[in-house]
Amino acid sequence: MTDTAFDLSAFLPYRLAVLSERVSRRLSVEYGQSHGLSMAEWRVLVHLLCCDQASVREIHAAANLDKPRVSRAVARLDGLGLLRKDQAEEDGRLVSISLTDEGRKAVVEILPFARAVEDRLTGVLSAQEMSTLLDIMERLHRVLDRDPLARPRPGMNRQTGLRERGAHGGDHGSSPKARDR
Amino acid sequence: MTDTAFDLSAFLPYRLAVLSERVSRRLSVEYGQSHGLSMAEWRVLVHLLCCDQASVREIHAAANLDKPRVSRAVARLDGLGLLRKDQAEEDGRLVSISLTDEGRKAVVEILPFARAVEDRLTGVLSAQEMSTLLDIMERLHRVLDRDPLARPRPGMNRQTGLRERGAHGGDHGSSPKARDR
DNA sequence: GTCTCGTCGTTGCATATGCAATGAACATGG
DNA sequence: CCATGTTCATTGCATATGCAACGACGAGAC
Repeated sequence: MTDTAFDLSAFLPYRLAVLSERVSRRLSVEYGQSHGLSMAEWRVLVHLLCCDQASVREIHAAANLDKPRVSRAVARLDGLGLLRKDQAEEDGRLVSISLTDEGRKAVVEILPFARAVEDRLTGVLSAQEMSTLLDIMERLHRVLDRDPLARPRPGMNRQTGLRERGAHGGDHGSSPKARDR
Repeated sequence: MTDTAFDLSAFLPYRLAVLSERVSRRLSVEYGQSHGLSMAEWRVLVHLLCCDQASVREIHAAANLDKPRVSRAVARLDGLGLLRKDQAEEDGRLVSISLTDEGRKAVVEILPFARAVEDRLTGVLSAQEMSTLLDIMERLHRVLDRDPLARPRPGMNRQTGLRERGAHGGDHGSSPKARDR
């Protein structure tokens, strides 16, 4: 029982946190110093570059940001004129968010610098190492996917959740009341 | 060229951030729900378990927390009776921080659960994969070490300092103008 | 001794964050 | 039609965070 022997600097969660924070902070120099954006705002802009139009909910699910953060980031970017908030026609609750030309210009302006940061990182890895890294990260995610105390993973985690209209409940395992959070 | 094609979910800094955040959050269940500790407080306690006695500055450098965070975490843990703050004899500025028996008990109590989280993660990796992962992370850190816009890395970043740091105040001969931050 | 400079820990303060609660807009069931 | 439940986005609020001072202490020059 040598429980007293514990090296924080060798603890995997800690190592991940340190590396990730250092990378994120370095990256934030690119979108922060030049354009005064926060990480949430940066992620919102980048996501909109692909999904030309999105709701708060979609950005929340895709960019690993909780809804209030997305909402506030969108509000600020709207104030800066970098995006536009329209009401969706088919559903009055949804907000259709899309980049303005100015917003697109800003992202495209920052993107090369962001890529440069990533390229310097991936530059020291061989293609096989990169692939190994991604595989390892994917498997670590899967461990958390199985853990009921872990948060769901953002991104493409629509396992069965797209209930088309009229689909009767074959959704056995899923929670009967999926509370809004 | 095709700058408009950019997938956030494939961006390495983002992937690192997502994984790290998910792991950290899962881990925080262990020290948060059972003992009401924050991540900073958890790290302080864990660090003190090894370095039986430490100053705010040392914890700051070793646990990737800025000084105010360490200071506040220590203040709260002191209030909870989990650690003790004594004034160092040889230097009136330093605070000698050490665990109380109760504090040690708390860490030792949590530690197995923290290890279990880590073990489930490392359990899906072979020894060679684990070694590759650590090697890759080390190399990514080295990229940032060379980057003047990146923050210094916490931990053992005494690049030339072969000086044994047995003396607490004793960094006399090192950098002539190392501003306090 | 005094004066200056550097370090240590703390605090102020503006902002960010996370979670719960709110209000509006559908959907369904009578 | 109204009643109930659900989802979407926003807001309130308590707390956390980050950075820049600040005061206290110590080392060295003179």
